[in-house]
Amino acid sequence: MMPPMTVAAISDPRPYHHGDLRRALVDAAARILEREGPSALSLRAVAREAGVSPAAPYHHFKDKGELLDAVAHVGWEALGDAMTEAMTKARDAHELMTELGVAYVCFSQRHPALYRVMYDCSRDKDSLPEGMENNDDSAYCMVRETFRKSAGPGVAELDIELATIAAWCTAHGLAEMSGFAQFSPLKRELGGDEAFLRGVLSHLGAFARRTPPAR
Amino acid sequence: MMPPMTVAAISDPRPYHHGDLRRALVDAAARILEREGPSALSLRAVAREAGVSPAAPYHHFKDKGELLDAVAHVGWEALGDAMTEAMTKARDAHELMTELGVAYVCFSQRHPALYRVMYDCSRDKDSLPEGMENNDDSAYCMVRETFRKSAGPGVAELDIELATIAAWCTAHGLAEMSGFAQFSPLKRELGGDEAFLRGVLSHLGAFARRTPPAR
DNA sequence: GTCCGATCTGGACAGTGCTTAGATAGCAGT
DNA sequence: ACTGCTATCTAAGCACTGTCCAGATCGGAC
Repeated sequence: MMPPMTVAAISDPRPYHHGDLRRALVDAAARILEREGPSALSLRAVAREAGVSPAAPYHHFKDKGELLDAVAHVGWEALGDAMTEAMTKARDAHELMTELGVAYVCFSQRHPALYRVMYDCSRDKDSLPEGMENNDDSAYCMVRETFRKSAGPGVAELDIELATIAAWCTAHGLAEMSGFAQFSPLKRELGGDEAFLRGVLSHLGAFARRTPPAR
Repeated sequence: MMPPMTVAAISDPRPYHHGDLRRALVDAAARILEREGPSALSLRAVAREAGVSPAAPYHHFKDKGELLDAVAHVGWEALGDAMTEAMTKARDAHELMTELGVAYVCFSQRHPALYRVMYDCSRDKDSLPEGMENNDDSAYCMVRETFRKSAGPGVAELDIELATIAAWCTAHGLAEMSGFAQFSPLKRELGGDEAFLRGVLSHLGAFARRTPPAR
């Protein structure tokens, strides 16, 4: 027989039972974020955007924070993809390091509101965001292995870990500050936004930077 | 009749006209921040804490954001003081660089809620916070001059500027992330919180780091 | 001594996160 | 095919927020 859900979903513009409201809410939130920024992202606005009552989200998320977590989750996944893609186009360790940083910061510039939500979520939990955790093939490990390669055998494991953290702090800091108005003249002088990013990120870490940054 | 102001001010615990409500509001906000964190910092709570009606602050601040700006202002002043003091206890450029970074991040750890407000204020304006502007004897210039000294004559002016920005990004990133739970084992291994900070900050910039970090 | 303007209050409005009680409908068991 | 059961959704309401307004109050200039 026919799948009844699909028929209802097509014929009725707003059936009593939505079908996949959870995903619809996350999508709606992302849409609002892109369109009106983080300050407009209220639970009620998301419900409105999804065409549903203000209390409906509470059947899929414990509270507003959990909805934002879900939004952040898709964000970190997209960022991870961008970084793994950046891995493919780099030869030596130093190039790779910069490429990873550029991918990180560029993402935050393309989706500033989303990145804000992503980071605020982990900050509220005092916990590293997903993809930065010490799992295998996490983004964190990408960076650390890059450091390890460029460091050579003489460097202590601890120093590699610390350098990785420092690099991530720099990338996050730049992600938040690169839009500041005072940097505009410097950007102009360097010939564009990305050149500015590369310039700052070339100072990322010591191991991957044996030679002075070439520009 | 008796002298109205003084008597009223002493006998009445809450005279109709406060006297210096502006400062009282900023103080109240700082108190709430320290006691209950940033999420509890509502305009009404501040008014309550100052013992005044919810509309009273609007005679001294255009809106909530302007009150937060005032709170942030005293915060940046305090941070600037901490950094100038850190300048005194360092010999070479590398030590100084680390000392400045430690002062920055330690401040943010002692007053996490305040630092959050401080930074959010400038982020909302897409503009560098006070003390990081390119004025004479600003904190930004402290860092840049330290870089210039350790860089020597061969390094381009642009690179010094970029290294300064990178250093600040690292410090800010660490200020926001140093409290993350995942770093606890690393901190234990290094023997405490400040050792962790020094470890990360020793990777601050390339110029001030000719030799590997001594630990 | 009177009035003006700065300061403060009480009350109101729209919007927020969240809860509760009740309506609706898909699904399993008989 | 009928009957529940349960997940899902709505409507109404609570306490709170930022902000505005009319009016009360008072310090200081004239």
